[in-house]
Amino acid sequence: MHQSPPIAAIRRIAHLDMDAFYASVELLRYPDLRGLPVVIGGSRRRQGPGEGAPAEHARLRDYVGRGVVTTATYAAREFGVHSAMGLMNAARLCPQAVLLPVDFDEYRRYSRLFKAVIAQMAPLVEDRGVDEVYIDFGAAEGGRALGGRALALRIQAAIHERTGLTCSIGVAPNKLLAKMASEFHKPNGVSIVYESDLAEQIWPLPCRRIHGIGPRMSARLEQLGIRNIGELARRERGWLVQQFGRSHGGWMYEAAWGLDERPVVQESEPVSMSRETTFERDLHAVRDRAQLRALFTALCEHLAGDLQRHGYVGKTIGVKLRYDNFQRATRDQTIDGYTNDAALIRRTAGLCLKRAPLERRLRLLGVKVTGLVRSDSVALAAAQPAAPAELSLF
DNA sequence: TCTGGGGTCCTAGGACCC
DNA sequence: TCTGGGGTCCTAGGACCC
Repeated sequence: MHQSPPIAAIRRIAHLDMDAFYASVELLRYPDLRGLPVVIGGSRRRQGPGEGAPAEHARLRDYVGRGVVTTATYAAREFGVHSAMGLMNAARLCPQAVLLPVDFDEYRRYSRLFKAVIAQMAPLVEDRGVDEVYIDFGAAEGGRALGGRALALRIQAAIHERTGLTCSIGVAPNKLLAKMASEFHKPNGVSIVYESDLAEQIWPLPCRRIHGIGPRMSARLEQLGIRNIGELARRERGWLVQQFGRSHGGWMYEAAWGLDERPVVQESEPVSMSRETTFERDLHAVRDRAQLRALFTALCEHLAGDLQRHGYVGKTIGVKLRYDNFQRATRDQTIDGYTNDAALIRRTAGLCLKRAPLERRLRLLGVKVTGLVRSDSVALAAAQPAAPAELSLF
């Protein structure tokens, strides 16, 4: 006979996702743009009428550069514009769209604002970046009423009142389902999902909708004749493990059956910090040596500043290269002890760079520090004498 | 003039130690 | 001389996410 778990053991977890967050924040600033196609994106270079004329918004058609779409308003999305699309491509689909530069400080300000509203209404909230959170509704007052709908509506209203922004919320027995549910009625929607909704609401969805299945894996699944989550659920666990490995295959099977035990965690420590930059034009290690050196040093200094500001030190220093053909390479090296010192990072990253192929031209260079711990918890790496100039390639 | 920047987690081989 | 485990750290790469 089927045994239901006690009510208190059934979790109710919400996933809250701000609607077109960056674009919506910009619309608060420029209400005249409401309803128009607006694209927020990389502000590398611009030319044309927008330049030097702050009264007039820049148009997407005038953009020249390597930036991508960070967010687009729903009006722009109707033209096929979406996040991560190159701006030059987006301009072909919707040349008349207004193009606004990214203003992270402002988005972070609104991020703190809406999260503070949630914190007043629920004790356990997990940060998932600037525009998303998980909320343990089981631990919140009134979080189980109407399966979570009551609290979700109150949170939506409170956020809108305090910020003027809308969000979408999914409430489900776990994070995996809550994340999928928050997309069901976007924008400004609330979706309630129970375990018993699995076959009807989850199984018809494409596998890609599972958080963690991206373009590569969904293509492989399709090759295997698996087009939606229901078809995935019908496969044997052992067969999936055979195809995708013990960890991935097992996880995919669980996900297809709507199973996910991950808790909502309030705090988590960072693992790595990095800085990277894509050049306006591809650079060659020899012919553009001076320019590369300067950029490289600046990256290391910024990264050291980030570490110091946040109070972390790390022990593995690495570089990342992207070549003109878009292939990439990484090299890293672990030092004795921990550091957040710009010169030591620069020197170690220089040694990493020397081990990487440098025949092709580069379009991106990045520096990264991993193995982070709080700087007040360890002794720093011993200061070392500067390497002779010829030791470092750049 | 396709394709940003900042992250997480996993895999897999080799070194090295017990 | 040959034949083993297991565990951990290091390095390189890849998939995925916001």
